[in-house]
Amino acid sequence: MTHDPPQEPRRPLTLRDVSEASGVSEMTVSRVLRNRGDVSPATRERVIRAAKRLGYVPNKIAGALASQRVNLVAVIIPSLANMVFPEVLTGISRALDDTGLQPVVGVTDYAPAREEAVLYEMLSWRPSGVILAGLEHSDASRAMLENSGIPVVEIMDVDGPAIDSVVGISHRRAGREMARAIVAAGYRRIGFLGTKMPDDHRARKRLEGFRDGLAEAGLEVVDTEFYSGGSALLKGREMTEAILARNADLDFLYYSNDMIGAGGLLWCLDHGIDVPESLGLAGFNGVELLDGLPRRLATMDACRLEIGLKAAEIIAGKGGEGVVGGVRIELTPRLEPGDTIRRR
Amino acid sequence: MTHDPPQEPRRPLTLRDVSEASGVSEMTVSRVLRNRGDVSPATRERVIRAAKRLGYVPNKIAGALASQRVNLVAVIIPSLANMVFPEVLTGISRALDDTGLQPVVGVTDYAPAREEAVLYEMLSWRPSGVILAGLEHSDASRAMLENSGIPVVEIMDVDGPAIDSVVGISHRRAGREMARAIVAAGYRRIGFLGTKMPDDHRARKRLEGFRDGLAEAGLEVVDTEFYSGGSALLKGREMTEAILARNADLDFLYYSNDMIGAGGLLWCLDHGIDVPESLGLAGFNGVELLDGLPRRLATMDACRLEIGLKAAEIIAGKGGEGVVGGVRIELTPRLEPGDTIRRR
DNA sequence: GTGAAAGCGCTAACAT
DNA sequence: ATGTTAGCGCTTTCAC
Repeated sequence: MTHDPPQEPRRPLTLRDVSEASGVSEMTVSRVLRNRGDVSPATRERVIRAAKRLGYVPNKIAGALASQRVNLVAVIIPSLANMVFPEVLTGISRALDDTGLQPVVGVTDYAPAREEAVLYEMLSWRPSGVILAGLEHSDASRAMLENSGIPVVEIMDVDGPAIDSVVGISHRRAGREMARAIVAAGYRRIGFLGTKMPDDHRARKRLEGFRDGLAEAGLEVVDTEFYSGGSALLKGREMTEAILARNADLDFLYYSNDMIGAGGLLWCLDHGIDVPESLGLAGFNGVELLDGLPRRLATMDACRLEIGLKAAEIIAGKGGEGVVGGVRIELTPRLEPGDTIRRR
Repeated sequence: MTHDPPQEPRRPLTLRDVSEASGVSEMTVSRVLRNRGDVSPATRERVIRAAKRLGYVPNKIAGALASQRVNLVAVIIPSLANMVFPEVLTGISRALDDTGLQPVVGVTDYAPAREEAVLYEMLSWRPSGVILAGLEHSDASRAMLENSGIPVVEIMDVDGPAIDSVVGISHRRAGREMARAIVAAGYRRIGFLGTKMPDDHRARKRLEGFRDGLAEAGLEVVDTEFYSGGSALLKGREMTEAILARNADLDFLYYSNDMIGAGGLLWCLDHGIDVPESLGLAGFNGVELLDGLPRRLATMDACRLEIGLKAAEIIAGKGGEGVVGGVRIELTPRLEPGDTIRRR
């Protein structure tokens, strides 16, 4: 299209280039490009034209160093492989959309050591805020966060002490309420199926709460089955088959996530098991996927989108005020009984 | 625990603080913290101790400005909501793991304007490389990338001209080969079900290739059905019902992704349709989820993990050399016939 | 409304 | 093996 003289500029453009091209001081160019301060419309026009023509992209590194302001929000999550964290991210992005803040994502794979490394890396960019999953962190991570002077929002879980702000649900309570609902529906011989992840503290807390809830009725978890890796749907099938092979008289299976629950449901339907009469099922998370299954799996919504929204709003709200004081937001998950718990 | 004197340091620590605390010059502290140059073990020890005690976290903004080096790789993708991009990210992370480079993710929601904004934002941080999905970009985006002097890898798709390097598959070819396989299996009245996204160029190219493949046998797509938003599994059911209501004599349904294909499969099984004898089905992507379905949906693996790996390796390989010259890698998707295409 | 000077916190390059 | 100097590209502050 355009036939500019063959440039060989592998040197990125600077404010100075735009300044020279427009015949205006660097300072004024800077003002125009940031919409800061008064600049005459004429000058503004010339500057913008020059910048656009050259294809100037400002250097935020220099800008951040000079202004001591960084429009980045660090988001640290355990995984992208399941549906839960992407949805939290969606909430965060949405809330940040018109604030001038940008989320930057780091993934820890549920490894505390990775969390520490990712956190260190991110803090070294001096973000405007940190959003990270869970309340359990290494001492070093905690120290870094406390010393950083940056607003911190811990998300997903509220069962424990927070560093600064926190937005989430009580997984203990979620487990307890599911147990009560199951008991109330008349089920008595109950199995639990989950992941083999010592560092998934939220799953652990749900199981603890679940056990407490059963204990209120003098019941216990009859059998458990754990997995790691692989297709969750397939694992759900396999585990269901395995636990029922050991205990044919189980009348309820509580899964630690919807994906394995869905696998279990499909397996039961394949094998002509009468769900929910002879066997009840429930999962956790409220994933969209469940809408397409032959029957609606009972579940509990984890409020993922809203957690992301609220967390980002907290960060966006603290416009540079630093750590003012922790906000604490506990959301309440809804029990969605679906078609896999008996109605009495 | 520890009872340090009540600090009020909302000022982040600098190299200078560590320098004073350890009685060593800033320069030497810097060398220790970066493992650069020769430092005596004794000094090193003192510096590390001081840095750790103070809880010093280096300021990468200043470091990047001074060194003109940024260990960030910009990754720009359309969405996190389906399984495909998270898996690409996994590949990228894995390949970058020991290179000292960090991926930074931006999401465009399939909107060219968003892509432009995200790209501008990311380029302003002067990353070491850019990985972005697709070959279709606005003129402005293209200009920014070309002027940046930064290595660029376009991923997922190879059907078209690339800016610099490219790693992906030919979606046209994927569509064509699926068409040939379907025709070879004896199906003749074929429907297509997909997303209503004008900016999903890869889905469009698959459909074009598919039509070409059918045309080779003198066939055409009999009917189409498109959706947007909502639970893909559920949409797959609904669309399948709708298209079959219009054309009861269809003998094959090609879905533009596995999720709606899985929904279609479940619907067919629910309604006692003889798959694959009276109706064949196929999807696209090769998602793990399919492993847990009652029957294996035919699909084509999109090589997502490998695309991520290769793309990241290209960036990591160009250690500061800048844009040397485009590498082009075309991966070959495997057809996985599963149980939903007739065997002859 | 515009410009000049100083400096953000670090590292490259050059001493020593 | 360690220190000194200059400056990365921008913004803050103050002057005009």
